[in-house]
Amino acid sequence: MANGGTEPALSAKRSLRHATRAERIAARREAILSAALNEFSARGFEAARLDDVAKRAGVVKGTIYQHFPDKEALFEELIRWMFRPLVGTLKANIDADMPARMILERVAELFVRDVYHTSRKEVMRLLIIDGVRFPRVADSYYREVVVPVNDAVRTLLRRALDRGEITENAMVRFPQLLVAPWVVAIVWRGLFEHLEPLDVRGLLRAHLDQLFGAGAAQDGP
Amino acid sequence: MANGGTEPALSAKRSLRHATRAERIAARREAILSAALNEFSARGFEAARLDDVAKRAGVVKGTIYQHFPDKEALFEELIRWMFRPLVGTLKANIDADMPARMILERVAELFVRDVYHTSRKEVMRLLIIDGVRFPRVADSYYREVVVPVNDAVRTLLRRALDRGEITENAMVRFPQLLVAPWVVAIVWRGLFEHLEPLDVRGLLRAHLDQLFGAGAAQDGP
Amino acid sequence: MANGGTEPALSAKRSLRHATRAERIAARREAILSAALNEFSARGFEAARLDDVAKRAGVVKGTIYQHFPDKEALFEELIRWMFRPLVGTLKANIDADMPARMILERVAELFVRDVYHTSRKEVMRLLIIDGVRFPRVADSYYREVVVPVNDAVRTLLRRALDRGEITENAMVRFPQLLVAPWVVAIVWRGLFEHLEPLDVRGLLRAHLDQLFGAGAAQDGP
Amino acid sequence: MANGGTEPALSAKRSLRHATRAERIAARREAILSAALNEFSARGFEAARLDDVAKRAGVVKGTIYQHFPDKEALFEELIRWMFRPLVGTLKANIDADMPARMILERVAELFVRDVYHTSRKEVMRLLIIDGVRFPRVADSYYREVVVPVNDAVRTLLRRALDRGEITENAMVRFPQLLVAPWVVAIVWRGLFEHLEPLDVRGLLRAHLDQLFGAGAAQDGP
DNA sequence: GATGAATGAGGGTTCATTCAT
DNA sequence: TATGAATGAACCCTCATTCAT
Repeated sequence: MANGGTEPALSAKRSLRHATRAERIAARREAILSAALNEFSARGFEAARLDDVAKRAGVVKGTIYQHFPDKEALFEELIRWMFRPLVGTLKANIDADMPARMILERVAELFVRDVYHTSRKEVMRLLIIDGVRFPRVADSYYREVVVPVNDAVRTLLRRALDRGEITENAMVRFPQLLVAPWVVAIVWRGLFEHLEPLDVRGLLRAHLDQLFGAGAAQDGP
Repeated sequence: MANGGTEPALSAKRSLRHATRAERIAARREAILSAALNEFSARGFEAARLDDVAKRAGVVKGTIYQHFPDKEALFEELIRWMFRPLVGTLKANIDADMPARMILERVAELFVRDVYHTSRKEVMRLLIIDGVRFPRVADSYYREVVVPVNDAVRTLLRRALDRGEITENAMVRFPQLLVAPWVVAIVWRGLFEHLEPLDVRGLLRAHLDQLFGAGAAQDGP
Repeated sequence: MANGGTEPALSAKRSLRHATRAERIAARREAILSAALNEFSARGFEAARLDDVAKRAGVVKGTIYQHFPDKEALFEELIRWMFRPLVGTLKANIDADMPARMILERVAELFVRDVYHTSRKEVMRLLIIDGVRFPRVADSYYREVVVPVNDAVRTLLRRALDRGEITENAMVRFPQLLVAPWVVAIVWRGLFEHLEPLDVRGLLRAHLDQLFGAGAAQDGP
Repeated sequence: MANGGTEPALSAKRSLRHATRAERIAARREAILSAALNEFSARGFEAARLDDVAKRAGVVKGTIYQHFPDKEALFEELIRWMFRPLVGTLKANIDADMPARMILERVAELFVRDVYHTSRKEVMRLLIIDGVRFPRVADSYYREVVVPVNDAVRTLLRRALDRGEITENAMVRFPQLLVAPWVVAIVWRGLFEHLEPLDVRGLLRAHLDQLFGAGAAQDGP
């Protein structure tokens, strides 16, 4: 799991010598996605310039159009490329046969390590705002990330309810309550981190304490 | 409280006949802010065109620059203009001498009615993303909204803790946990409402149930 | 002669207390001209903003239009206001009954003191370029300054020729040759002074040496 | 020498058919410079509109920015493009082993033909005024034109002094005196030509007569 | 006469997209 | 497939001028 979902770009860069033509093309495609990640993160979708994306990817602006039909499609593909590898890992964790709190602690740690401390958090922020203007992006994210995650969360909590590990069914009806602190953490970081840093792990643990009581946490970092 | 902080623009538009010069100027300023609210909400800060703002406000583009030095300053003032009137009402509610749950239910209702069901939710979304690029905006929002609200929340929950109304101090340490469902609701609405509508009141009530247990809610709608 | 043609603005500013209405209006008019002098000099006619002129004059933009029909007319009047007082002094010097070289040395000194070391040199530069686009300005300068000066110069040199003080009639045919070093000095100062300072008095004296030979100058500084 | 430094634009426009890609790009660059020459000359740097430059060059406004980073850089390059080819010819003439008067007559003719009767005179006028606001332009002109010319003039006149061809060293100390009539001619043409035409060749010859006496000129046109 | 808010016509510059090489 | 010059549609902002107070 350690490298489960980090930086797709990394694998694309190794050993361009001895690469087949197809591999070189794929590598270039990933270089563009990786550059887009950085530029979109730094400036937002509208303000990001394809010229800068190209420069960072080591290609020329026209080349981007060999791989993606337009700027919006590049954005869509970026979202998919960033989050698809993560969903599997997430589901695997949630479906594990362990006490709910332990699972949720692992999931929290997964979020911290593979989203909050990577550039994925930037992409989430991009999605939050620019998704409004690009329904296709939001739709694909909904299908590929939100629905699977929410379903898994519901299943998990229903089981926990049956087992008596929790007594409230709030989160079964509103799985969004589980990810709410994640969203807040990302938003806070973007806006107020320089004014008042936020202890994300503390925040997530406090949240679990609300759910399960402050009883001893299992599975320390 | 009902109309405590809604739509500053509305009052400004009535009866421009018989208005003094100063009143007409102020009205025009508010018309611009109101138009900016709509355009920025619909397209985001970057993509919004001042030409459209002007057209919607019934003035000419140059007039905007009589009232605001540039586009960014207009954005800043928009945030302030939208949220300043709300903070007082919010604090008054939180400081009331009532059981914590009742207070939080009232506050939730305030959010639903005066933010979620008004264009303020759009401004919050604007802040979330574009605030990153305009630290002054984020800073002023932090000082004028975040800090007062978080302080009030802390006081409230500490009192609730003392009185034995709750047993967890999670939210004292992380007042962000109270507003987390608000943020999620706003984000969800922007992205996924058309795919899966969200019952915001239900969400907030479920959240309170998590905190206090599902015991009878006081102060129904 | 010392104060013969300096800064028309100065006299306008004294004693606004006890001034009649007409005097106050005239003073304001001169304040605007003086401000225009500064702004036009610093930025050129096109780039100078009437808002800045107004600010510097201590009035509001609209007020300028009470005194001058438009920007171009302000420019025209500025030229006249700056140079008219100088022409009389200049002619008086040239017409004096003295040896030509002595007269020309006095005239050179007049140029250095009342043009080159005052803001008039800026106005001359303005005239040189922007005059091209505003023929009315050039025309009035031609009539009021160029023709009288050239006529006086011709008379002077014809007399000097008759008296045997000089042997060449070049300057009688081309009085422009007398002012050529003046023009060069002004241009040089605008462009290259910071790279290579120019000794203007030396330049003018060397020029006279060419005309009369290096024989002892009369009329030291 | 006849065509030594005239109109760089002319050669660039011939035969765009059968041109290599690089040649076409260079031709377009020159077309833009040539158009800028015309527009800047006609209206001045500030007032000239890049839209008109583009139209005249037969390109679209954006294309200008492919070749020059901004309007000012276009101006700078224009100056260099116009005068660089001339300096070599000028120095070659001055350094020739001939009597000083003959050399200066040839140089005068060079000025008349390749500056005064070409659009270079317009560029000189542009430099005179707008150079003040763009020191980089003035600086590069100083290095590339003024210094070489002044140095050559000094050398020439020192030699003439040694040979007894002249007796005054005024111009050795102030080489600006040689070009003073040039500057005056250009300024006069811009402002007063329509009121009183100026015989430039006569002016320059009269100037040489002042220096050498009216003795027979050598090397008529 | 003085004010200053309002006007409105561009101006320079940017940038996603196209296309000939 | 990659290139990068060319395109052209906007966009933000400026500023001379007007006019109601």
